[in-house]
Amino acid sequence: MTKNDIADVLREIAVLLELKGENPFKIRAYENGARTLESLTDDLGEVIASGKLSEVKGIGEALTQKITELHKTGRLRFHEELRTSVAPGLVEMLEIPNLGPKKIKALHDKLGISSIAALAKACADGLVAELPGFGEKTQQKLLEGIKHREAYGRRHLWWNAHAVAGPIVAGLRKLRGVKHAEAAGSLRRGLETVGDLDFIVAADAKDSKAVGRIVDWFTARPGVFEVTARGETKTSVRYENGLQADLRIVPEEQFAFALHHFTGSKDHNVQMRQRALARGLSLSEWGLEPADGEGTVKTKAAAHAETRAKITSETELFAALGLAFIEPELREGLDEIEAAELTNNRLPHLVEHTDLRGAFHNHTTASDGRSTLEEMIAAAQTLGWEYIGIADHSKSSHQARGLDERRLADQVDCIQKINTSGRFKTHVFAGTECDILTDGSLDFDDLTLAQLDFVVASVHNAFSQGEEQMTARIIRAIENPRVTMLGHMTGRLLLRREGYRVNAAKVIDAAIANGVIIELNASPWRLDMDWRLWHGAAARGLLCSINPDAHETGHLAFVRTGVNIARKGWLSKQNIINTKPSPKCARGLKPTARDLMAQATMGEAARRGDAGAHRKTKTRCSR
DNA sequence: GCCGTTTTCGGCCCGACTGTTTTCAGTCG
Repeated sequence: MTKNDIADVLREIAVLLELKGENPFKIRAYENGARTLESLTDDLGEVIASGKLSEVKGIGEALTQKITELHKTGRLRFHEELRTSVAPGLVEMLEIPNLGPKKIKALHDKLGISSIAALAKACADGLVAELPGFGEKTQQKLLEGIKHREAYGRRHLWWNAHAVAGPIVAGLRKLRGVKHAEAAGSLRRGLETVGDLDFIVAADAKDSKAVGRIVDWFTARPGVFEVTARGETKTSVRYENGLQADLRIVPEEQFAFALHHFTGSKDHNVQMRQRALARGLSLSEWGLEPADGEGTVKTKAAAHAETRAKITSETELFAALGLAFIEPELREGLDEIEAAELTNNRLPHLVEHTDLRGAFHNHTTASDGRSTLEEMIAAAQTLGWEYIGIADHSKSSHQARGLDERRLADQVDCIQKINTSGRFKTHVFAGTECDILTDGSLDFDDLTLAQLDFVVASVHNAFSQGEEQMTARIIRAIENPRVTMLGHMTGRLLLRREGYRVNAAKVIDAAIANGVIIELNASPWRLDMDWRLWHGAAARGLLCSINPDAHETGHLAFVRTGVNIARKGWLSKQNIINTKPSPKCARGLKPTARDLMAQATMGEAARRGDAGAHRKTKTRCSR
């Protein structure tokens, strides 16, 4: 077992102990142990072998014994016994907002509730409100939480759906008889959440053997829980994680139409069909053919065959309707069809994953990350990034072990040494994810922030402030000249928690007026600021930073979802700060992130022809 | 369960908020 696997087990023990009502400090000891393990820079096997594990601060005799057992055998008796002593439904109940271990324990002890279903019934029967410490409002909130959870349960994060779909598409393409295979639907459109998966395969429909082989392969994939339909052209399965998937096998000449149709969105398809009708054509998943009553010269069948023969790709399908190719991410029925008009093509050249040269806002084990500073830099280097920005939490985020001034200064010092050592090709920008306090002031003073290359300002508490207060709070932070960018604008967690109430339009206005960047937090759970806002905001000069908010090396890959969302927001690489090269300042001075910001901001302003629009100029070259 | 120039027991991180209370417990980040 690796140190991070062992840390996971220690954390699970902490959760189980909480549900049992154990001593909170004992619980924290397990959490600390997990953290300590993750920050360990030496090889765990060697530390154990040398007998020095118990000398590590935060790991005493008991944890040494447990970690050793896990490392050697991959199992821990104490953990397994603990697991069987707690009903699994209790752990699941922790996912309901406003329900923590203490209340779950009370519900279990007093009403014998050990599942979400049982809790829903008890709430509906009014039993929960009668318990001491609970009341009508709590009961109502719990019911709503359960209802939300059920509604959310029908959708899945893009990231998770993509992980399931990727190998299936790759596998389908390798099968004999398959000419093309693609995932369609909201997955292909890069939507933040996905309802179900759609796979479109082109194959010879008359070759029933080949079709049977494809269907057999699809239904026999590991993780398939049940086959819900198996017909001539459509097969449906459900995976163990609840995700549904449809496989459609179509003749090759129909592939482009089926792919377009099942990619959607519904609104986009409606508009496309209207456009076709205006041209005397009828568009469907089967093809593009003369609309009824319009096929006067040729017979309908002949015209049909002729049109189909001409169209073998989506590009040709769009062209047949006088449109440029519309990237799937843009097909939301907003303005994309008007913009794609071939005679006046206004479609943007969308940013691509390969345009990124680095990313800001990443955590390390100094706060709540699981990879050390060196591990994060090495991972960025492996990705070929020119630079990586480190932004650990600030001191008010106690729960995330936020850095105080002294620890931040130590980290900056460490980053400077790494940069000058030449150990890594990737340059490291020193930053912070600085808490925006309840009144809009920042968690660090100006002097502390001045030593940094960049500052991400984020809200991490008092989520329930009213819209007016929250908006004023965030704008006050944006107006602080030390702030480079605003972190996760609404704090939402997709499928789990609504964001805090904030007037996005006012925040965007303030960011533009102050030359502050807004983050596109690329964590698959956040994708915040929402893609629906980017198009308009960027057109008015707002600069975006695609930030992975990585808490371990593997999370750097989250920029992939960030790019999806940026594309859905019509963004080109010019709109995104981390597509810019690491700046080499004149006179050989050390590059800083602020120069990058200044360059890009000025570039954006120049492009729009109003260079004076940004009242803040950030031209500092070095500290 | 861990720690220690207050060292083998007693303390361990905290502020805001909500709903339940009538001074506080639980949840969240």
